[in-house]
Amino acid sequence: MGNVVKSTYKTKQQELLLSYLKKQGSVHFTAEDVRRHFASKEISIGIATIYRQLEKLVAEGKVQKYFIDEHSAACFQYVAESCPHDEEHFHLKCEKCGVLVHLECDELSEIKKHLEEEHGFSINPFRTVLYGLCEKCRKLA
Amino acid sequence: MGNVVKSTYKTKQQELLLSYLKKQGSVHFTAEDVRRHFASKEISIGIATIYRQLEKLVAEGKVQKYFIDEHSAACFQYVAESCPHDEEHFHLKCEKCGVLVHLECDELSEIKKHLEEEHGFSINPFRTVLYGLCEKCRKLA
DNA sequence: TTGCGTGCAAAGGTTTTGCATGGCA
DNA sequence: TGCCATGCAAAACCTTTGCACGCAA
Repeated sequence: MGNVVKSTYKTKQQELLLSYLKKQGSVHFTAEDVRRHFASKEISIGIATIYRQLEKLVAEGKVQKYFIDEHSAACFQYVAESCPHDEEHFHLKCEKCGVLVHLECDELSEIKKHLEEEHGFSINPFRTVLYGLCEKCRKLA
Repeated sequence: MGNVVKSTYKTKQQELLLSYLKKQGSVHFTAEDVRRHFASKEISIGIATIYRQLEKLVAEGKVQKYFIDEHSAACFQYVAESCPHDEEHFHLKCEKCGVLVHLECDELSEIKKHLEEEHGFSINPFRTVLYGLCEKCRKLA
């Protein structure tokens, strides 16, 4: 448990990546988003490196990984060292237009609590996605 | 809204597939499992057909689809008969033991209403699966 | 000098799609 | 006959892996 001696060398890519992640705050991003960000600044970081670094950070608990579905890339989010679960939220995905809504709402936290206390079920918000229709698509229908 | 006229023709493949699904009961399976099952009986059904049929059944709410992780195929489970169709309910899937819970609960209906009224999002309970830990697995942990 | 981290390209696996053919009504 | 469903193969997609090279310590 207490032996997290993995990253022995510091590299420029690690540093660049980490500072980018921190700047994102609670915003999600995919591995490809990261690559594009640096590419637009004429900095090239291989996608394999990005995946490898993100995987490491996920293992260390510094980054959260969200599983959306088979058709979209995994999303990542940097979590502050101080309170990792501060930014807990749920995902809503529109079945029609595919938009991913990122919802922080006290009522949903209530539901989470309700399911735990009354039904004994503890929801994992990192994997759970609520499917339905977003506001725009509902109006169009 | 009321025009769900999709599957106009009945085919042998549809019939074979559906009878297989029903026999699985609460066991879940992948598209590839289905293909192999028929292949072992010298019946060949194209994998594309299996995906297309499953997708249709998911849309109709007769089959639930689970997303385990990025590296494994999606799992499906026939639920039409075990689902209380008269009552709106949600599905909870235990990430550890895999049990599927059908949950009818007034508070969840409240949530549905809340999301509709406050956030403009209308959840589709057929499609949505809440992932987490069931009561038994929580106690073991 | 040692050996980890990187980058490239290729591989891996699942799911979708284009198009011609077959089969239901 | 008209049109949907099927099957095949190819494509699309995200992610991982093998290997040679560069760079940190």
